[in-house]
Amino acid sequence: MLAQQQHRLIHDIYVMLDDGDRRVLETVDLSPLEFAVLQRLDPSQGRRLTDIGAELLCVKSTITRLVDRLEADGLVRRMPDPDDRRAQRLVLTPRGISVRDEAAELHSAAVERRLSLLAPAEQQLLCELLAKLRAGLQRDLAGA
Amino acid sequence: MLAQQQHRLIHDIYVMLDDGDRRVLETVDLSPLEFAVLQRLDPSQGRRLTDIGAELLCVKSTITRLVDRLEADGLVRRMPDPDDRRAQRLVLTPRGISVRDEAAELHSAAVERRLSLLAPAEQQLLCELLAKLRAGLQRDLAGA
DNA sequence: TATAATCGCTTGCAGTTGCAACAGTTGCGC
DNA sequence: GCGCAACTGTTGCAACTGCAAGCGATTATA
Repeated sequence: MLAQQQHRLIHDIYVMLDDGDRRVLETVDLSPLEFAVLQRLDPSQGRRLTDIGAELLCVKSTITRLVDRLEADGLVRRMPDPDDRRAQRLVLTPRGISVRDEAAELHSAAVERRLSLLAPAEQQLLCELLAKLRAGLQRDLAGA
Repeated sequence: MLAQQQHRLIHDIYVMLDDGDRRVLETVDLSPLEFAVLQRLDPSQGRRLTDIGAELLCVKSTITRLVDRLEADGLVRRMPDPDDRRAQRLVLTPRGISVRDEAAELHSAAVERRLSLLAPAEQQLLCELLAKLRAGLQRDLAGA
């Protein structure tokens, strides 16, 4: 019963947050998923497409085409993986870094505004509980 | 800073929950959004399509076509609204009720299993904090 | 009362995503 | 070394979604 309530709350909250994110990010021509990918990239050594897909729980073909778009916009570049000729390493271009930073700043400000409804102590507590929950879900997912 | 952390946690948790929901619900041929619609329907008096869309933050055309599918499957029926000839009231068919109940049971069990990672007292606390957050976001959304 | 603005829903179109099938690469057991 | 399973990324296809335009019904305004 309590679990159902938690699920519903998280669902409702996510829907509203995602809707807000979408509005903010479209000012820099990014979808929430594209932003999530950019945020997970490391400008120095890059990441493999499959790893990104696994982290965001979407199939490889989705990443392939999302990266196609980002690459066409000049935000990322596919580099051959030195250790595995099957793989590609995805790195941020200078332009990618600046767009990501700009998006992150806008996004941060919007998130800050919407999520500062709770008192700092409550926020701290909420973070701890959510972190515990996330860790449990990740273990559960790894086990299945 | 804390707000960013909250956002990330909610995002990650939602992605995992949604992925799990998708797997469970596809055994009864429903998408998470279709299930959300069914759960928000009242078998007695029905609801208008626009209201459902507003609650789920998706555009009306999405609801139109989602309802087309549900109606083709015999789960819901469009009824003329007695008070407004523009509107349609959506009601569950008997088959719709049984499918919704079956889905709800499967979904409940899966949610229960995944969300029982925290101690009951922690769950209670989490629910209170999330409820407060949701209420704040809803106010924020209504104001904008 | 007549006209305009709004509302509820649907349709055409374009963009995004998942699934299944595929080519090339790697690693393992033999 | 050889063959086979597993893995990385791509493509065709179908399904789902949002946006803009449109139609009939309703409400507001003059």
